[in-house]
Amino acid sequence: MATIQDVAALAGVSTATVSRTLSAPDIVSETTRKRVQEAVAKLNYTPNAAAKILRTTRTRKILVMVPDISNPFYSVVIRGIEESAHQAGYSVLLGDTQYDKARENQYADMFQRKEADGLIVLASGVPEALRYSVKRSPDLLAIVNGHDYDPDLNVLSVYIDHAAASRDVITHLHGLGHRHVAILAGPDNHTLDGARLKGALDCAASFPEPIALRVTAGGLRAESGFKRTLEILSAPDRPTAIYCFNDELAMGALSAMRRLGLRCPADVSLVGFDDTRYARMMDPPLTTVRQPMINLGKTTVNLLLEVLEGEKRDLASIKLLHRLIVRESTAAAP
Amino acid sequence: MATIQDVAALAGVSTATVSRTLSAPDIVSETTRKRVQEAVAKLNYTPNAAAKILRTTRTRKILVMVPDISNPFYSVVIRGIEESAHQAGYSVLLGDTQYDKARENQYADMFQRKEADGLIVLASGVPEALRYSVKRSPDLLAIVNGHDYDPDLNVLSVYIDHAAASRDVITHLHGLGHRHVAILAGPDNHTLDGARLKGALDCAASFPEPIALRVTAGGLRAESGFKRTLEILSAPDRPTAIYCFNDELAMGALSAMRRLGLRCPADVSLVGFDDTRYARMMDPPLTTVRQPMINLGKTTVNLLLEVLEGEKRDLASIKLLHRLIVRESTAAAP
DNA sequence: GGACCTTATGAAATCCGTTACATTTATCTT
DNA sequence: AAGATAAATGTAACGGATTTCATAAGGTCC
Repeated sequence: MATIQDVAALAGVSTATVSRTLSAPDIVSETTRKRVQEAVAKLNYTPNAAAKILRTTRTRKILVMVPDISNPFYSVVIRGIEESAHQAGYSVLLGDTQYDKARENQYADMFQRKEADGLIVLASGVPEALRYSVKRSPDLLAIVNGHDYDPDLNVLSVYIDHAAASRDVITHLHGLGHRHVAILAGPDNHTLDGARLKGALDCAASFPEPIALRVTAGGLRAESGFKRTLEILSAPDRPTAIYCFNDELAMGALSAMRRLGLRCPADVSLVGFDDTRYARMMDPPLTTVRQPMINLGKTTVNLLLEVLEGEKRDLASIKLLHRLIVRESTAAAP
Repeated sequence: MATIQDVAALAGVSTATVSRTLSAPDIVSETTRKRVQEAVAKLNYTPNAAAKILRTTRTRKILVMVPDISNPFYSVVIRGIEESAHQAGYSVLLGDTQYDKARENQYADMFQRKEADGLIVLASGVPEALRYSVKRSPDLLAIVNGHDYDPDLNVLSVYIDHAAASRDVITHLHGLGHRHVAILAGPDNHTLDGARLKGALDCAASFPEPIALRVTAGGLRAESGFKRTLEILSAPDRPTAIYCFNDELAMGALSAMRRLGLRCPADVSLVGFDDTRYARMMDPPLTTVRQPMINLGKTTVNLLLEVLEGEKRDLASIKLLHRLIVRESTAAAP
């Protein structure tokens, strides 16, 4: 592989000139610039990344920590992240933690080892290993928590108002006459579930005729939705509606209803979360809360880049808008 | 951030000794080792990644090029990749190309710039920018083509036999009496579609009573499956079965059937590909070809690591097994 | 034609580790 | 106890870029 020395030798200039030709072409005279560019082309030269990073201490990389890349919500957010990052000349280092604290901390170490300029944490909160540094000097670290909003820690976030989204769902169901609703939440430790649950509970209790909620925690895969729904709907005094914390759970729930011979929405209404592209393909098409997934990713990157490159003042967390998309899986309570 | 110099000074040894303590502790005497380790701990020292890479020319990173991370097939494969890579002490650089040649080439450049030790290309073939180097010195480059198998280029692959999978599907449909089948393929340029199509065409023609195939190319999202199916099933002389090149297309197709008031499988049978975790949740549960997605990812990484770290001899492409999973979306032709 | 600016280029220090080679110290032979 | 060998540590070159500072060439002005 050719080095900058080779290029300099071939073009008959110093390495400094080669470097300048590449990074600031306008301060090099046209004749030399051409000569250098020819040499670059002839040798098929590309600057060695490690050397550049070592000298400049900028990696132009963003580390993205995600609990499960195969979750369609995260994979779409990451597409947004990748797109914006790439546009800005950054590349994405992917860290799939599988909801594992140890792995989270390993990736946190990577960040502290300066393998990336910035860190984006999707859900699951800021890893233990970083909390201390973050608390001590919040604006030194470029962490953007792309999903849940942690008021305790002074970390910039891009988020939607999960509590409000839940209120929208519950209000919608209440309006349809539902008074008994089951909630399929995520794993216990899921930070963002807190806000969603609180929103649902508050709202459910706020009506003159309140809604009775039954909450279960568990995995976020279809399989878990299937099992939990089977249980919930087989029990006596079954709810008339189920509110799932993601669309995949709703797919599982729907499948369980079919198994039990219950019709959706005639017998049981169903609400999802995320509005992944499968929601509208379901039978019946799923009522769900739309999250601006791509935009969540893009905005997060942009905010992070402002931290990294721009003026550090006046930066604030950004709330994006969700929207309840009413399709055909919700109807009047039987 | 502390450097190796700081540690050396604090421990009263040379930088060489510090380096050795960290990378080969057993060749350092116990007393000095302890002293160094204490200094490391006290200064919270972690070696600078860039300097290490520059010196050793090993990044311990794998670049993964994927056409669309939000595709559930790829996102699961990538989960397998990430898992194995992480286990081996490598991290994953993600390149989402969005089926765009220019972006493919940009990532190829990244690889040539030595930003990663190895490259995994999922589908869509080896990027133009690399074909030349690959042809000239096939074992110098560590590329593993994790999905399609390109016999022209001498690149190691991990793959399933797409032609055979297609034959399984067509044989299955033929056995059920279908003589007129539509195929929803991917975008025209998709390399792996070639094998699948060839397998289907060969097999369809091989029977005494052959199957008539109608092939359409297009996007791989549910939306595209919906539209194409609407068109195909509205035309006169409609097929009795549809074979989709992924499960998401099948979801779209199913949705279109409902729209047209056609029942699956009574009126039209449906087959998918991949066996993503949504397949069994569909109504009816989808007959589909299972690909070992996680394993595809893991095996690819392991093969790549053998190229990078092991003996370069005797390495060969690896064929993994697919399997036709018959569920309820296929039945006897009407 | 000399003083003074620009503009273009080069020399060399620097970033922070690793490692070949040299040197010191400890251990073993006979 | 001297010499040989092994073990532990140090010295310094090196990897490949960027960037500060110095210098040279060309232009302007009076």
